[in-house]
Amino acid sequence: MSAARAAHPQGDPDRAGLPDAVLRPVRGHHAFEACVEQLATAIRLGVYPRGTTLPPERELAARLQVSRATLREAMAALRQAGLVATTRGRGGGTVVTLEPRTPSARRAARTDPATRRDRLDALEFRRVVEPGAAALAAGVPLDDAARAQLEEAHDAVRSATRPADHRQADSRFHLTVATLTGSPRMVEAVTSVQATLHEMLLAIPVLPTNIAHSDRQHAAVVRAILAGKADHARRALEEHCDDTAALLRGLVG
Amino acid sequence: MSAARAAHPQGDPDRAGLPDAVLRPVRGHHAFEACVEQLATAIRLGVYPRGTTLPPERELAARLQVSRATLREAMAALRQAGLVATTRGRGGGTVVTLEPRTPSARRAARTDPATRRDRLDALEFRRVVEPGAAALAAGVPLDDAARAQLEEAHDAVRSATRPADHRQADSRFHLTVATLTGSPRMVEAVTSVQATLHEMLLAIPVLPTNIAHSDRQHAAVVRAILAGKADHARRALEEHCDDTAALLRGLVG
DNA sequence: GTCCAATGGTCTGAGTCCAGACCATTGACC
DNA sequence: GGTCAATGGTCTGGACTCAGACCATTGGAC
Repeated sequence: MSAARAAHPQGDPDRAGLPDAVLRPVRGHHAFEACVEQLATAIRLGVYPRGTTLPPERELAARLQVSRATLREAMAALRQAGLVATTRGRGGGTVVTLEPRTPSARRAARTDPATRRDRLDALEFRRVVEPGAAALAAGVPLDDAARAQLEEAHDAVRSATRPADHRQADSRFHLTVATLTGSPRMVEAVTSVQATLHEMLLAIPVLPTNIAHSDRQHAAVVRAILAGKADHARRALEEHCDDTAALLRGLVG
Repeated sequence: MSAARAAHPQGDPDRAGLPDAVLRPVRGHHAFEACVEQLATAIRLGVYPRGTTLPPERELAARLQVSRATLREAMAALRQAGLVATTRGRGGGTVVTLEPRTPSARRAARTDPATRRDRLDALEFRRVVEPGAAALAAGVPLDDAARAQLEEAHDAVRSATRPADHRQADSRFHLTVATLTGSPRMVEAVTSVQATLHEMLLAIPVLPTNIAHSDRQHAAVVRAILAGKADHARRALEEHCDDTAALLRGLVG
């Protein structure tokens, strides 16, 4: 065994960077917190828009793979935070009450270095995964339901009048594109990225010019995906990411 | 509140797909299992090659953000599985003893549908993230240490003689590329993909032709990254992914 | 040879999470 | 109007995890 030993500080020093990068914190220990986080994100991003009813507790618990007790703690937290309201009895359930937040510049508060790094990382990672998702979606045979879903998500963005609704519809649009790929990893990656992006976008005011610009890019993405032009789709979404990132990097820096 | 209610089965039926895709199981309940999983993966992929010593328990526990007690349970499992051996006292520690597995065709066993789906998903996702990582790495200013790290990882693949070593060196090479981007999300994505890929690649025999082909593609990737040619790097790695995937899809199907 | 720093090994009490059974309320359906 | 299925609310015993202090072993520094 002694011959096999290569102590870790000195042994293969050039490879020392890999372990640091690869080992990451194992899940946030509090299952309950993770549930709150995930549900709150889904609600804020508009996956469950205001007024819709969440699935029954038993179903949600099964989907998140936590006990119902834990899920209920999370629900209680969401209730307390004013995101949802609950009614009992048949036909009851938990309804989303959160009024979507309106983007505004007021919140350009000081962000700590860790948050800052994470946000820049999200922008970088997004530039890879979202265009990739679009290309993938364009390369997959889409049934009519999928095509309709994409167009509706797009229409929702265009027709949103209030900034808050526009913000949610935009998130939903990007998530929808990811969904079309049929790849769970892709959906997870885009969800994570959109959650961080959402925070950032709430901190800058909405300019009609930006919205129009962004809508044109969305349209190009939709066209390319529906036409099956993978390269076009990727390029269009890359531009979109670049422009959004340019808008946000100032804020983050 | 009644006006706000839109019951979840019927309300906005077109959007029904989003929640299903977005909500994912909150991480594995057993922190201990997650530790085993992550450490075993790191060891199998060659992040910690045979003979190297893992970081001290206290440090690992801090990095994985679990208590030392939990980490030790994981270590005990790895020890029992023969992946590592532990010695006490100063200069002691936990040493990797796992002899890397040799790829072989014997293991092309029946895979259940869930595994099959996950593997196909990994191939699809990989085709997006790894080329994206290469492009990103090419666009980032790399210091000398980083350039040397990349070249060494590449050399290790080329100079590996035994199939088992080649397999690990290949994983390390791809992880190294991801590391160069400096993006934690990217590293996590590539790690996850490589873990699944590794399983698959162990189940097919190693053909010298394939290795030579793959090495040429690796070389092209390295050249492009070092030259800062993002598009070339992406394209080269895309080809590599496509070729590997073609090799594997037969196995998975 | 002695000291002691670094490392793995052990213990304890408190907090969290789980599985599942059971209760309470409500409205859909007949 | 009565029934009952669907939904949220509650409880319990046991398993897992945590934080941190303390013990045991080893080899390097002097």
